[in-house]
Amino acid sequence: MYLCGMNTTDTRERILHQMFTDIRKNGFQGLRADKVVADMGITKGALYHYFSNKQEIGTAVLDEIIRPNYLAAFRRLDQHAGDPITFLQEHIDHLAQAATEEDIALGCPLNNLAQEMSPLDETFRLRMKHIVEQIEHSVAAALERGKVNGYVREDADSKALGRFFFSSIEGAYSMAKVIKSAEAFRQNMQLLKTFLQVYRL
Amino acid sequence: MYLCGMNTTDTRERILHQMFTDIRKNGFQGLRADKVVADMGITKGALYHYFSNKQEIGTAVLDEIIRPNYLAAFRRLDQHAGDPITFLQEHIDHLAQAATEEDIALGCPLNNLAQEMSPLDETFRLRMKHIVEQIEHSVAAALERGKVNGYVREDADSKALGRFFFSSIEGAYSMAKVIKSAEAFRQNMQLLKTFLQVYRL
DNA sequence: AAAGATACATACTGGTTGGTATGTTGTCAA
DNA sequence: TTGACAACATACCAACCAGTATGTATCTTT
Repeated sequence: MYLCGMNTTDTRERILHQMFTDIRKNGFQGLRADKVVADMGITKGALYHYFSNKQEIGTAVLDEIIRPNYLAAFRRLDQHAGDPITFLQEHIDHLAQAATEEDIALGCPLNNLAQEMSPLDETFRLRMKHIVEQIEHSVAAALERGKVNGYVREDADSKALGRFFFSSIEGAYSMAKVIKSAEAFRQNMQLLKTFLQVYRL
Repeated sequence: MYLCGMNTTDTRERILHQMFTDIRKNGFQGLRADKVVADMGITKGALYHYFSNKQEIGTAVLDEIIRPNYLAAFRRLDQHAGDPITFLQEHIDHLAQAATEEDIALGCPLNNLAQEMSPLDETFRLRMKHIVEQIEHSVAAALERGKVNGYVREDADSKALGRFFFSSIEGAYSMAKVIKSAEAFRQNMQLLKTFLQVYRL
Protein backbone atom coordinates (compact mmCIF):
# COMPACT_ATOMS: atom_id res chain seq x y z
CA MET A 1 0.00 0.00 0.00
CA TYR A 2 1.09 3.47 -0.87
CA LEU A 3 -1.08 5.19 1.72
CA CYS A 4 0.71 6.36 4.79
CA GLY A 5 -1.08 5.07 7.87
CA MET A 6 -3.77 7.65 8.47
CA ASN A 7 -5.85 6.91 5.42
CA THR A 8 -6.69 3.43 6.58
CA THR A 9 -9.46 5.09 8.57
CA ASP A 10 -10.97 5.92 5.21
CA THR A 11 -12.76 2.57 5.19
CA ARG A 12 -14.59 3.44 8.38
CA GLU A 13 -15.77 6.74 6.94
CA ARG A 14 -16.89 5.07 3.73
CA ILE A 15 -18.87 2.48 5.66
CA LEU A 16 -20.40 5.17 7.84
CA HIS A 17 -21.48 7.28 4.92
CA GLN A 18 -23.05 4.32 3.18
CA MET A 19 -24.88 3.39 6.38
CA PHE A 20 -26.17 6.95 6.59
CA THR A 21 -27.49 6.69 3.04
CA ASP A 22 -29.16 3.37 3.68
CA ILE A 23 -30.69 4.39 7.00
CA ARG A 24 -32.10 7.44 5.30
CA LYS A 25 -34.01 5.28 2.90
CA ASN A 26 -34.83 2.17 4.92
CA GLY A 27 -34.79 3.45 8.46
CA PHE A 28 -32.61 2.06 11.22
CA GLN A 29 -34.68 -1.05 11.74
CA GLY A 30 -34.70 -1.59 8.00
CA LEU A 31 -30.94 -1.27 7.79
CA ARG A 32 -29.23 -4.54 6.79
CA ALA A 33 -25.70 -3.80 7.83
CA ASP A 34 -24.14 -6.81 6.18
CA LYS A 35 -25.86 -6.17 2.87
CA VAL A 36 -24.70 -2.57 2.83
CA VAL A 37 -21.06 -3.50 3.24
CA ALA A 38 -21.44 -6.39 0.81
CA ASP A 39 -22.67 -3.93 -1.81
CA MET A 40 -19.56 -1.88 -1.10
CA GLY A 41 -17.39 -4.86 -1.90
CA ILE A 42 -16.25 -5.38 1.67
CA THR A 43 -17.27 -7.90 4.28
CA LYS A 44 -18.66 -8.18 7.78
CA GLY A 45 -15.12 -8.55 9.05
CA ALA A 46 -14.41 -4.92 8.24
CA LEU A 47 -17.77 -3.79 9.58
CA TYR A 48 -17.45 -5.41 12.98
CA HIS A 49 -13.84 -4.37 13.17
CA TYR A 50 -14.94 -0.74 13.28
CA PHE A 51 -18.31 -1.06 14.98
CA SER A 52 -19.07 -3.46 17.78
CA ASN A 53 -22.80 -3.70 17.02
CA LYS A 54 -25.67 -2.21 15.08
CA GLN A 55 -26.57 0.42 17.62
CA GLU A 56 -23.03 1.78 17.49
CA ILE A 57 -23.46 2.25 13.77
CA GLY A 58 -26.54 4.33 14.46
CA THR A 59 -24.96 6.52 17.09
CA ALA A 60 -21.88 7.04 14.93
CA VAL A 61 -24.05 8.16 12.01
CA LEU A 62 -25.87 10.49 14.37
CA ASP A 63 -22.76 11.93 16.03
CA GLU A 64 -20.43 12.10 13.08
CA ILE A 65 -22.68 12.87 10.14
CA ILE A 66 -26.11 14.17 11.12
CA ARG A 67 -25.21 16.24 14.17
CA PRO A 68 -22.37 18.34 12.72
CA ASN A 69 -24.33 18.91 9.54
CA TYR A 70 -27.27 20.32 11.46
CA LEU A 71 -25.41 22.40 13.97
CA ALA A 72 -23.11 24.16 11.49
CA ALA A 73 -25.67 26.81 10.52
CA PHE A 74 -26.65 27.48 14.11
CA ARG A 75 -23.07 27.82 15.25
CA ARG A 76 -22.85 30.61 12.71
CA LEU A 77 -26.02 32.09 14.15
CA ASP A 78 -24.50 32.01 17.64
CA GLN A 79 -21.72 34.28 16.42
CA HIS A 80 -23.97 36.50 14.41
CA ALA A 81 -24.34 39.99 15.83
CA GLY A 82 -26.70 41.44 13.21
CA ASP A 83 -30.43 41.06 12.59
CA PRO A 84 -31.43 37.51 13.59
CA ILE A 85 -34.67 37.51 11.63
CA THR A 86 -32.87 38.24 8.41
CA PHE A 87 -30.40 35.50 9.24
CA LEU A 88 -33.20 33.00 9.85
CA GLN A 89 -35.03 34.03 6.72
CA GLU A 90 -31.87 33.58 4.71
CA HIS A 91 -31.36 30.20 6.26
CA ILE A 92 -34.89 29.25 5.25
CA ASP A 93 -34.14 30.45 1.72
CA HIS A 94 -31.04 28.34 1.69
CA LEU A 95 -32.96 25.23 2.75
CA ALA A 96 -35.65 25.89 0.17
CA GLN A 97 -33.10 26.36 -2.54
CA ALA A 98 -30.94 23.39 -1.60
CA ALA A 99 -33.81 20.90 -1.41
CA THR A 100 -33.80 18.62 -4.42
CA GLU A 101 -36.72 16.33 -5.22
CA GLU A 102 -34.65 13.41 -4.00
CA ASP A 103 -33.79 15.13 -0.73
CA ILE A 104 -37.46 15.78 -0.16
CA ALA A 105 -38.50 12.25 -1.03
CA LEU A 106 -35.99 10.87 1.47
CA GLY A 107 -36.86 13.39 4.15
CA CYS A 108 -34.83 15.07 6.86
CA PRO A 109 -32.34 12.51 8.20
CA LEU A 110 -32.62 13.78 11.75
CA ASN A 111 -36.39 13.73 11.71
CA ASN A 112 -36.53 10.29 10.11
CA LEU A 113 -34.33 8.78 12.77
CA ALA A 114 -36.03 10.73 15.52
CA GLN A 115 -39.51 9.60 14.63
CA GLU A 116 -38.52 5.99 14.21
CA MET A 117 -36.23 5.54 17.17
CA SER A 118 -37.49 7.85 19.90
CA PRO A 119 -39.94 5.35 21.41
CA LEU A 120 -37.55 2.43 20.95
CA ASP A 121 -34.17 3.55 22.18
CA GLU A 122 -33.60 6.14 24.85
CA THR A 123 -29.93 6.49 23.91
CA PHE A 124 -30.88 7.62 20.45
CA ARG A 125 -33.67 9.82 21.70
CA LEU A 126 -31.52 11.72 24.16
CA ARG A 127 -28.87 12.33 21.54
CA MET A 128 -31.46 13.71 19.14
CA LYS A 129 -33.20 15.68 21.85
CA HIS A 130 -29.89 17.37 22.56
CA ILE A 131 -29.50 18.41 18.94
CA VAL A 132 -33.04 19.79 18.79
CA GLU A 133 -32.66 21.71 22.02
CA GLN A 134 -29.35 23.16 20.93
CA ILE A 135 -30.98 24.47 17.76
CA GLU A 136 -34.00 25.84 19.62
CA HIS A 137 -31.74 27.52 22.14
CA SER A 138 -29.54 28.98 19.46
CA VAL A 139 -32.53 30.59 17.74
CA ALA A 140 -34.03 31.79 21.00
CA ALA A 141 -30.74 33.36 22.10
CA ALA A 142 -30.32 35.08 18.75
CA LEU A 143 -33.82 36.55 19.03
CA GLU A 144 -33.06 37.80 22.51
CA ARG A 145 -29.91 39.50 21.26
CA GLY A 146 -32.07 40.87 18.47
CA LYS A 147 -34.34 42.50 21.02
CA VAL A 148 -31.42 44.19 22.75
CA ASN A 149 -30.07 45.43 19.43
CA GLY A 150 -33.43 46.71 18.26
CA TYR A 151 -34.13 44.15 15.57
CA VAL A 152 -36.88 42.16 17.24
CA ARG A 153 -40.13 43.15 18.90
CA GLU A 154 -40.00 43.09 22.67
CA ASP A 155 -43.23 41.09 22.98
CA ALA A 156 -41.81 38.17 21.00
CA ASP A 157 -41.55 34.95 23.00
CA SER A 158 -38.07 33.94 21.91
CA LYS A 159 -38.16 30.45 23.34
CA ALA A 160 -41.52 29.64 21.83
CA LEU A 161 -40.45 31.13 18.53
CA GLY A 162 -37.26 29.10 18.46
CA ARG A 163 -39.34 26.00 18.96
CA PHE A 164 -41.88 26.92 16.37
CA PHE A 165 -39.21 27.83 13.87
CA PHE A 166 -37.57 24.43 13.94
CA SER A 167 -40.83 22.49 14.28
CA SER A 168 -42.25 24.18 11.23
CA ILE A 169 -39.23 23.33 9.15
CA GLU A 170 -39.36 19.71 10.21
CA GLY A 171 -43.09 19.58 9.63
CA ALA A 172 -42.58 20.98 6.16
CA TYR A 173 -40.00 18.29 5.43
CA SER A 174 -42.36 15.62 6.72
CA MET A 175 -45.37 16.59 4.68
CA ALA A 176 -43.34 17.29 1.57
CA LYS A 177 -41.91 13.80 1.90
CA VAL A 178 -45.33 12.19 1.92
CA ILE A 179 -46.72 14.11 -1.01
CA LYS A 180 -43.30 14.01 -2.68
CA SER A 181 -43.18 17.63 -3.63
CA ALA A 182 -40.25 20.00 -3.22
CA GLU A 183 -42.57 22.79 -4.29
CA ALA A 184 -44.80 22.17 -1.28
CA PHE A 185 -41.72 22.43 0.92
CA ARG A 186 -40.73 25.74 -0.62
CA GLN A 187 -44.25 27.06 -0.24
CA ASN A 188 -44.16 26.29 3.47
CA MET A 189 -40.73 27.86 3.82
CA GLN A 190 -42.10 30.99 2.19
CA LEU A 191 -44.92 31.19 4.71
CA LEU A 192 -42.56 30.65 7.59
CA LYS A 193 -40.58 33.62 6.35
CA THR A 194 -43.64 35.85 6.36
CA PHE A 195 -44.46 34.62 9.84
CA LEU A 196 -41.04 35.66 11.11
CA GLN A 197 -41.60 39.03 9.50
CA VAL A 198 -44.32 39.70 12.07
CA TYR A 199 -41.75 39.85 14.85
CA ARG A 200 -39.56 42.38 13.13
CA LEU A 201 -39.26 45.71 14.85
CA MET B 1 -71.73 -19.42 21.04
CA TYR B 2 -74.44 -16.94 21.88
CA LEU B 3 -73.35 -14.33 19.35
CA CYS B 4 -75.42 -14.21 16.22
CA GLY B 5 -73.16 -14.26 13.19
CA MET B 6 -72.16 -10.62 12.81
CA ASN B 7 -70.05 -10.36 15.90
CA THR B 8 -67.53 -12.91 14.72
CA THR B 9 -65.87 -10.02 12.91
CA ASP B 10 -65.02 -8.72 16.36
CA THR B 11 -61.81 -10.74 16.35
CA ARG B 12 -60.65 -8.97 13.23
CA GLU B 13 -61.27 -5.57 14.80
CA ARG B 14 -59.49 -6.56 17.97
CA ILE B 15 -56.46 -7.74 16.02
CA LEU B 16 -56.48 -4.58 13.94
CA HIS B 17 -56.59 -2.32 16.95
CA GLN B 18 -53.75 -4.16 18.62
CA MET B 19 -51.71 -3.94 15.42
CA PHE B 20 -52.35 -0.20 15.35
CA THR B 21 -51.08 0.11 18.90
CA ASP B 22 -47.97 -1.91 18.18
CA ILE B 23 -47.18 -0.15 14.90
CA ARG B 24 -47.44 3.14 16.70
CA LYS B 25 -44.68 2.15 19.06
CA ASN B 26 -42.46 -0.06 16.95
CA GLY B 27 -43.15 1.14 13.46
CA PHE B 28 -44.36 -1.04 10.63
CA GLN B 29 -41.02 -2.70 10.03
CA GLY B 30 -40.70 -3.27 13.75
CA LEU B 31 -44.13 -4.87 13.94
CA ARG B 32 -43.98 -8.55 14.82
CA ALA B 33 -47.41 -9.65 13.77
CA ASP B 34 -47.25 -13.11 15.28
CA LYS B 35 -46.05 -11.81 18.64
CA VAL B 36 -48.88 -9.29 18.79
CA VAL B 37 -51.55 -11.90 18.29
CA ALA B 38 -49.77 -14.30 20.64
CA ASP B 39 -49.94 -11.64 23.35
CA MET B 40 -53.66 -11.41 22.65
CA GLY B 41 -54.04 -15.10 23.31
CA ILE B 42 -54.77 -15.99 19.72
CA THR B 43 -52.62 -17.55 17.05
CA LYS B 44 -51.27 -16.97 13.57
CA GLY B 45 -54.14 -19.03 12.22
CA ALA B 46 -56.59 -16.29 13.12
CA LEU B 47 -54.26 -13.57 11.87
CA TYR B 48 -53.70 -15.02 8.44
CA HIS B 49 -57.34 -15.94 8.20
CA TYR B 50 -58.23 -12.26 8.20
CA PHE B 51 -55.15 -10.77 6.56
CA SER B 52 -53.31 -12.37 3.71
CA ASN B 53 -49.97 -10.76 4.52
CA LYS B 54 -48.22 -8.10 6.55
CA GLN B 55 -48.77 -5.28 4.11
CA GLU B 56 -52.49 -5.88 4.21
CA ILE B 57 -52.38 -5.37 7.97
CA GLY B 58 -50.75 -2.01 7.40
CA THR B 59 -53.23 -0.81 4.80
CA ALA B 60 -56.14 -1.99 6.93
CA VAL B 61 -54.82 -0.02 9.92
CA LEU B 62 -54.42 2.99 7.68
CA ASP B 63 -57.83 2.75 6.01
CA GLU B 64 -59.93 1.62 8.93
CA ILE B 65 -58.35 3.30 11.93
CA ILE B 66 -56.04 6.18 11.05
CA ARG B 67 -57.86 7.65 8.07
CA PRO B 68 -61.38 7.99 9.55
CA ASN B 69 -59.93 9.35 12.77
CA TYR B 70 -58.08 12.12 10.95
CA LEU B 71 -60.76 13.07 8.49
CA ALA B 72 -63.59 13.35 11.02
CA ALA B 73 -62.71 16.89 12.11
CA PHE B 74 -62.22 18.10 8.58
CA ARG B 75 -65.48 16.66 7.40
CA ARG B 76 -67.07 18.86 10.05
CA LEU B 77 -65.04 21.78 8.70
CA ASP B 78 -66.36 21.10 5.19
CA GLN B 79 -69.88 21.63 6.44
CA HIS B 80 -69.04 24.62 8.59
CA ALA B 81 -70.46 27.88 7.30
CA GLY B 82 -69.10 30.20 10.01
CA ASP B 83 -65.68 31.71 10.64
CA PRO B 84 -63.07 29.15 9.54
CA ILE B 85 -60.22 30.70 11.50
CA THR B 86 -62.12 30.32 14.75
CA PHE B 87 -62.90 26.74 13.79
CA LEU B 88 -59.24 25.98 13.10
CA GLN B 89 -58.14 27.68 16.30
CA GLU B 90 -60.64 25.64 18.26
CA HIS B 91 -59.41 22.51 16.57
CA ILE B 92 -55.86 23.42 17.58
CA ASP B 93 -57.07 23.96 21.13
CA HIS B 94 -58.71 20.57 21.06
CA LEU B 95 -55.51 18.88 19.90
CA ALA B 96 -53.48 20.69 22.53
CA GLN B 97 -55.91 19.74 25.24
CA ALA B 98 -56.30 16.12 24.18
CA ALA B 99 -52.57 15.41 23.90
CA THR B 100 -51.42 13.31 26.84
CA GLU B 101 -47.75 12.75 27.58
CA GLU B 102 -48.10 9.24 26.24
CA ASP B 103 -49.72 10.41 23.02
CA ILE B 104 -46.88 12.83 22.51
CA ALA B 105 -44.21 10.25 23.26
CA LEU B 106 -45.72 7.90 20.70
CA GLY B 107 -46.25 10.60 18.10
CA CYS B 108 -48.87 11.15 15.47
CA PRO B 109 -49.76 7.76 14.00
CA LEU B 110 -50.18 9.11 10.50
CA ASN B 111 -46.90 10.95 10.57
CA ASN B 112 -45.06 7.97 12.04
CA LEU B 113 -46.23 5.67 9.32
CA ALA B 114 -45.76 8.29 6.65
CA GLN B 115 -42.16 9.03 7.55
CA GLU B 116 -41.23 5.40 7.83
CA MET B 117 -43.00 3.95 4.84
CA SER B 118 -43.08 6.68 2.19
CA PRO B 119 -39.73 5.80 0.63
CA LEU B 120 -40.33 2.06 0.97
CA ASP B 121 -43.83 1.40 -0.27
CA GLU B 122 -45.63 3.45 -2.85
CA THR B 123 -48.98 1.88 -1.94
CA PHE B 124 -48.69 3.23 1.58
CA ARG B 125 -47.39 6.58 0.43
CA LEU B 126 -50.23 7.23 -2.00
CA ARG B 127 -52.80 6.34 0.62
CA MET B 128 -51.22 8.75 3.09
CA LYS B 129 -50.72 11.42 0.46
CA HIS B 130 -54.42 11.26 -0.20
CA ILE B 131 -55.26 11.84 3.44
CA VAL B 132 -52.89 14.80 3.68
CA GLU B 133 -54.19 16.39 0.51
CA GLN B 134 -57.77 15.95 1.63
CA ILE B 135 -57.00 17.79 4.86
CA GLU B 136 -55.08 20.55 3.10
CA HIS B 137 -57.89 20.97 0.61
CA SER B 138 -60.50 21.04 3.33
CA VAL B 139 -58.71 23.86 5.13
CA ALA B 140 -58.04 25.77 1.94
CA ALA B 141 -61.67 25.54 0.86
CA ALA B 142 -62.85 26.69 4.27
CA LEU B 143 -60.57 29.72 4.09
CA GLU B 144 -61.86 30.55 0.63
CA ARG B 145 -65.42 30.41 1.92
CA GLY B 146 -64.22 32.56 4.77
CA LYS B 147 -63.08 35.21 2.32
CA VAL B 148 -66.48 35.28 0.63
CA ASN B 149 -68.23 35.57 3.96
CA GLY B 150 -65.94 38.30 5.21
CA TYR B 151 -64.04 36.34 7.83
CA VAL B 152 -60.68 36.03 6.10
CA ARG B 153 -58.37 38.57 4.52
CA GLU B 154 -58.48 38.59 0.74
CA ASP B 155 -54.70 38.49 0.38
CA ALA B 156 -54.44 35.17 2.24
CA ASP B 157 -53.09 32.33 0.11
CA SER B 158 -55.59 29.68 1.15
CA LYS B 159 -53.81 26.73 -0.42
CA ALA B 160 -50.48 27.67 1.09
CA LEU B 161 -52.11 28.31 4.44
CA GLY B 162 -53.86 24.93 4.40
CA ARG B 163 -50.51 23.30 3.80
CA PHE B 164 -48.75 25.28 6.45
CA PHE B 165 -51.49 24.64 8.96
CA PHE B 166 -51.22 20.89 8.76
CA SER B 167 -47.44 20.84 8.36
CA SER B 168 -47.02 22.91 11.48
CA ILE B 169 -49.18 20.58 13.51
CA GLU B 170 -47.28 17.55 12.31
CA GLY B 171 -43.97 19.27 12.92
CA ALA B 172 -45.08 20.11 16.43
CA TYR B 173 -45.97 16.47 17.05
CA SER B 174 -42.60 15.38 15.68
CA MET B 175 -40.45 17.63 17.79
CA ALA B 176 -42.54 17.13 20.90
CA LYS B 177 -42.05 13.41 20.44
CA VAL B 178 -38.27 13.72 20.39
CA ILE B 179 -38.00 15.97 23.39
CA LYS B 180 -40.90 14.11 25.02
CA SER B 181 -42.80 17.17 26.10
CA ALA B 182 -46.51 17.76 25.76
CA GLU B 183 -45.89 21.29 26.93
CA ALA B 184 -43.68 21.99 23.93
CA PHE B 185 -46.49 20.75 21.72
CA ARG B 186 -48.97 23.07 23.36
CA GLN B 187 -46.59 26.00 23.07
CA ASN B 188 -46.34 25.42 19.34
CA MET B 189 -50.08 25.07 19.03
CA GLN B 190 -50.45 28.39 20.77
CA LEU B 191 -48.12 30.06 18.30
CA LEU B 192 -49.93 28.54 15.37
CA LYS B 193 -53.11 30.07 16.70
CA THR B 194 -51.58 33.53 16.81
CA PHE B 195 -50.28 33.00 13.30
CA LEU B 196 -53.78 32.25 12.03
CA GLN B 197 -54.95 35.38 13.77
CA VAL B 198 -52.96 37.42 11.26
CA TYR B 199 -55.28 36.37 8.47
CA ARG B 200 -58.39 37.39 10.24
CA LEU B 201 -60.35 40.21 8.65
C1' DA C 1 13.96 -9.34 12.07
C1' DA C 2 10.89 -10.83 15.61
C1' DA C 3 6.65 -9.75 17.97
C1' DG C 4 2.63 -7.79 18.33
C1' DA C 5 -1.11 -5.03 16.52
C1' DT C 6 -4.10 -3.50 12.82
C1' DA C 7 -7.19 -4.29 9.04
C1' DC C 8 -9.58 -6.92 7.08
C1' DA C 9 -11.76 -11.88 4.87
C1' DT C 10 -14.26 -16.38 5.49
C1' DA C 11 -17.24 -19.35 7.50
C1' DC C 12 -20.54 -20.40 10.67
C1' DT C 13 -24.57 -20.03 14.11
C1' DG C 14 -28.67 -19.38 16.60
C1' DG C 15 -32.59 -16.95 17.08
C1' DT C 16 -36.14 -14.69 14.62
C1' DT C 17 -39.93 -13.99 11.28
C1' DG C 18 -43.12 -13.85 7.55
C1' DG C 19 -45.66 -17.17 5.62
C1' DT C 20 -47.78 -21.97 4.64
C1' DA C 21 -49.86 -26.44 5.07
C1' DT C 22 -52.90 -28.90 7.47
C1' DG C 23 -56.07 -30.11 11.12
C1' DT C 24 -60.28 -29.18 14.00
C1' DT C 25 -64.58 -27.40 15.44
C1' DG C 26 -68.75 -24.90 15.18
C1' DT C 27 -72.38 -22.82 11.96
C1' DC C 28 -75.66 -22.72 8.47
C1' DA C 29 -78.02 -23.70 4.30
C1' DA C 30 -80.26 -27.19 1.56
C1' DT D 1 -78.29 -34.90 8.22
C1' DT D 2 -75.01 -33.80 5.44
C1' DG D 3 -72.03 -31.08 2.84
C1' DA D 4 -69.81 -26.70 2.64
C1' DC D 5 -67.72 -23.05 4.65
C1' DA D 6 -66.18 -19.88 8.19
C1' DA D 7 -63.19 -19.39 12.16
C1' DC D 8 -59.81 -20.53 14.14
C1' DA D 9 -55.43 -23.74 16.21
C1' DT D 10 -51.00 -26.40 15.53
C1' DA D 11 -46.96 -27.50 13.44
C1' DC D 12 -43.62 -26.52 10.39
C1' DC D 13 -40.25 -24.11 7.15
C1' DA D 14 -37.06 -21.41 4.58
C1' DA D 15 -34.89 -17.20 4.57
C1' DC D 16 -32.84 -13.75 6.90
C1' DC D 17 -29.73 -11.39 9.91
C1' DA D 18 -27.06 -9.71 13.89
C1' DG D 19 -23.23 -11.29 15.82
C1' DT D 20 -18.98 -14.49 16.58
C1' DA D 21 -14.96 -17.33 15.95
C1' DT D 22 -11.16 -17.82 13.43
C1' DG D 23 -7.80 -17.10 9.88
C1' DT D 24 -4.42 -14.14 7.38
C1' DA D 25 -1.89 -10.46 5.28
C1' DT D 26 0.19 -6.10 6.18
C1' DC D 27 1.98 -2.65 8.99
C1' DT D 28 4.24 -0.84 13.11
C1' DT D 29 7.24 -1.00 16.88
C1' DT D 30 11.26 -2.34 19.11
